[in-house]
Amino acid sequence: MTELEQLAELIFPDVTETIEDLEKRYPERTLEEGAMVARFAPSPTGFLHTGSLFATLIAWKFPKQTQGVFYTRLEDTDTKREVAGSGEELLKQLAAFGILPDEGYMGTYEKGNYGPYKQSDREMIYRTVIKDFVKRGLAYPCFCSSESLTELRDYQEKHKLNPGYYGEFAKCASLTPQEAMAKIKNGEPYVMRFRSTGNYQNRVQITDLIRGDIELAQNDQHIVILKSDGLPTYHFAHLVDDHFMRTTHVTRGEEWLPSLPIHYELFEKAGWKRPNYAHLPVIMKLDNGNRRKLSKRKDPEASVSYFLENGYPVEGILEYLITIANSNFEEWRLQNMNADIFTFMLSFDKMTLDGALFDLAKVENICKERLSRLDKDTFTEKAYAYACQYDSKLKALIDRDVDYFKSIINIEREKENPRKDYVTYRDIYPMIHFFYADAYDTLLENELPFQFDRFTTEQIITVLQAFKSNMGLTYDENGWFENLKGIAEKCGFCPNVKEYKKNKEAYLGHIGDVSEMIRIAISTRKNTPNPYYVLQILGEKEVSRRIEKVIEKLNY
RNA sequence: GGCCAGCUGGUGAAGCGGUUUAACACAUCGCCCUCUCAAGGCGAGAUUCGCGGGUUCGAACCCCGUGCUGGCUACCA
Repeated sequence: MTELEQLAELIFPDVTETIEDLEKRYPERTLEEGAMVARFAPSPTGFLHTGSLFATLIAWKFPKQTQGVFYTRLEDTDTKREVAGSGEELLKQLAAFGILPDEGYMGTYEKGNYGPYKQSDREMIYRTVIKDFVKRGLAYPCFCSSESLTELRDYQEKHKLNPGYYGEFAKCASLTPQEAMAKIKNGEPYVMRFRSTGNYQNRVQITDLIRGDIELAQNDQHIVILKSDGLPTYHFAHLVDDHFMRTTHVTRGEEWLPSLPIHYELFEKAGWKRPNYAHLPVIMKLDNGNRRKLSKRKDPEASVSYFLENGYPVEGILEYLITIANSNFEEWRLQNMNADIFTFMLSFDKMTLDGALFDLAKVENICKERLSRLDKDTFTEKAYAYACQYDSKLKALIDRDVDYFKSIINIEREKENPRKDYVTYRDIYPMIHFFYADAYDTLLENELPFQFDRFTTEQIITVLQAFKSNMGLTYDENGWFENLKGIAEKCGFCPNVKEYKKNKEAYLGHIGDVSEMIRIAISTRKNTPNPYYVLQILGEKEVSRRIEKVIEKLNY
């Protein structure tokens, strides 16, 4: 046994498997040419961030459109920042957006042949690789205390040297295996470091799928790969996991770009094929004239749950995020108004380079557009799902009579240019509750917004009575309106607004005023969809009842 | 401090040396349509592409400086 092998045995006596065993257990995937394998690898440090949703959407879309594999992996190596239960919550929220992993960590269970998918369960795999690294002289134990490391940093800063553990400053790198073993036997605490042979003066060409070729300084840092708690650092876990899970495309935030030379060296020394990298821009927010990351603490829209709770349609959020990723999506959408969002092909070279400012107004516009294009059944289904979780009043309305609800929300829907009045599912209840008799009766307790400054109570009652005795509900929309004009004229109102304006003295008011009186009487509101549709839904009996109640209220 | 990335109207952006008088979408404003509203239609706003030089007959696009913004520089990811 060589000295390095003895050292490896001393540190990892429990490791019996070899890299070859791992290679066999996690074989290359058999996929179609061009199929991508990508992953969502969150840390369970809180709930889903809008920026993470953006990154996930991209990591999910590419495998999806190439018949590849999208998997999830829980990066729970930072035990200090871990929030209990958040991993599960993350997966639930993703599912709410229709993003379902093909394999991996599923929240409560795991699925797939490349697991475990929780880093804390992969300890033996990391140890197996590091044991091999030690034998090959690629990794070594470092006994430097955090105090001596701080001292080193201070020294380097004082002398304007690059900070870090490298070159001549990597003291433990020059320890002989014998010396190292002696220290270990002596019970000295240590971490495992990677032995870099890079030189900071050298440049390395790296390739990013979004940014193209970039030249960076070669890595020379002997980074920690195994922390004193026995868990790997991100860099090492990335190497091992993405290799043995056979990831083809690593998509991650652009904050990882500077550490790419580390990953290049890691893959090179391990002798493994490197994945492709795409570093995604971060979604920003304008704050006092400065751009900054969307912050969970300051911006409610930074939490995905905000959109869910407020009833934003998930397809609207997704669509907005795709617009940020590939702005040519908008053009595509204009050509394909009703097409499924997932038939759009996302591409890396169309990807934006700088972090977009999150634009709620645009999100809302897209949501409104999307909601208007759902057919009444789908709309109802989704509204109901939302209502069950977040809006009990809305749920009660739907439960009472689904078909009645559908007829209401179907006003001017399912047509070429549909009515667009809901931005979120939350908007539904306040807009439609007047359709329900009991809600109407409650609303009637408030002051009605009639124009009492222009019309007397008697005039209003006259109009309402005339309408009540001749509603014209059997006509079509135009016929109904013509009929209403006739009623208006009989009551002394001009059937034509323009004419009225020319000759105001001759009339009490115009057709719009009459229409408004009826609208208010049947809905208590000044703004509603065309009264014709409202009347059709309410039916003659209910309309009569409402008008009687209004007249009674006016007389009181 | 060092290294990296980015910088085109209020926002997302198109553009990749010459019909660009700088597309398109959102937002804003104006007008039109209209019985209210949601829409819809039409139109306006960047004297100009962070700034300064240069190359060129010609530059948002190429080169050089410079500024600003963001990121990285951990036994965090």
